[in-house]
Amino acid sequence: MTPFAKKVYRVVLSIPLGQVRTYKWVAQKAGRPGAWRAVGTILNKNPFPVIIPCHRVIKSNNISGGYVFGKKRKKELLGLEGRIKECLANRK
DNA sequence: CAAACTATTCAGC
DNA sequence: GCTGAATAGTTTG
Repeated sequence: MTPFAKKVYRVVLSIPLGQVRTYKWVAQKAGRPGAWRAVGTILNKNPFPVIIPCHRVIKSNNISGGYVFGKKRKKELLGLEGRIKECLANRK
């Protein structure tokens, strides 16, 4: 567990539901604007992949990067989150 | 401490 | 749109 990793986790966990951010964005928020490479590495080897919404972290252009469940599932999750968000906003 | 690896991003064609 | 190269931190020896 490295300090930078902690920041990254914090940032990733701070991503609102239905929102997707890029590795670059996370890295910037983590304090290392040019360390998106490391962000991916950390998330890949992160000690708790389950508590980390890695599916909200994507490469760019809505293209999901990698995930334990598989990139395909992750992509679906992105769309699902969008629906969830609508559901929450529309849960009148 | 150094080398290798990586879930990426940018630039060129 | 695809391929190649660069960057920055983690991990392992």
